[in-house]
Amino acid sequence: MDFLSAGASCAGSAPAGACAPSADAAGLCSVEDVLDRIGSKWSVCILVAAASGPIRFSALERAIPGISRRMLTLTLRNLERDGLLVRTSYPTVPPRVEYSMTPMAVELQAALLTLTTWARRHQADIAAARARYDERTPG
Amino acid sequence: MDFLSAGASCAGSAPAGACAPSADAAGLCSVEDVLDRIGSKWSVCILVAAASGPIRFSALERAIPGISRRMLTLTLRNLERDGLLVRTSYPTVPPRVEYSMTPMAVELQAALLTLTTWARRHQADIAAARARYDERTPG
DNA sequence: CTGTATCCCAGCAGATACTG
DNA sequence: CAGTATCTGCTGGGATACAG
Repeated sequence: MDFLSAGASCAGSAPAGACAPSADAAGLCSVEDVLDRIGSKWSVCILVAAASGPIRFSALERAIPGISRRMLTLTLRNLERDGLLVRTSYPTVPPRVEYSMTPMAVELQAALLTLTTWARRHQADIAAARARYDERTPG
Repeated sequence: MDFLSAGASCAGSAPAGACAPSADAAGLCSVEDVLDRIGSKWSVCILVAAASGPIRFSALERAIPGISRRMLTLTLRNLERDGLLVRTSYPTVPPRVEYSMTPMAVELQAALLTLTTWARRHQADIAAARARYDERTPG
């Protein structure tokens, strides 16, 4: 539990304890909150799609098959609210809106890369583990 | 949902690469699956609590304030199914069960460290961004 | 001590339709 | 093009009670 001990809170509102020695000042969002945001269903897809540079709403829609217009908008708003994306609208006609990553989001990409690497390296292991588990546990 | 379904992309039914502009043919959206797992509300807490060595059910319960017995069990089962935790039960009385991390999970800790480091470093920035956004957008 | 089983609800998320 | 609005179903997760 080394890496959460320096002021990260395990659960958002958890009192200080073995897992939540929160040194946060009041009002700061916890690491948990941040991870919740990152772990939401479409955030990573959007962040990845925006990695190469500013990207338009419709381009995002095309780049992320399966996402609904509603969820795209919602997730973009959240990302923007957290200061990870910047929304720039050009008052042309038809309207044109671009989303670009902030420096903070660029840093996040590096962090996500570590996870990606781990995930790809262990994809097979996890699949195998699941298969084994499911076979042992017919229920 | 299936971790290994070949060509699985962001939404699980999307063509490979559609969501992954970066240069990974395997589909970066395996990250989605990983984050879904580790991004679930309690997984990280449990992983962190188990980092120091084998830990008992009751110890986990105490270490993670706010977690319900139900969610602790459920999350442990998922982690075990994915091959991240190993469950060892000693047929003593009263019963004693220990959970320990697999090597794969140990590697994951390193990946999580990168993320949590980022999260901690930008906690204040994110909180500030949110405050700013909420002020600019009252309704 | 280590779980299961059940009920229940808030919020996420999909589908669809409408608008500046 | 880039969204909003609304309805609705689904599931994660809390509370509680029971069990091996």
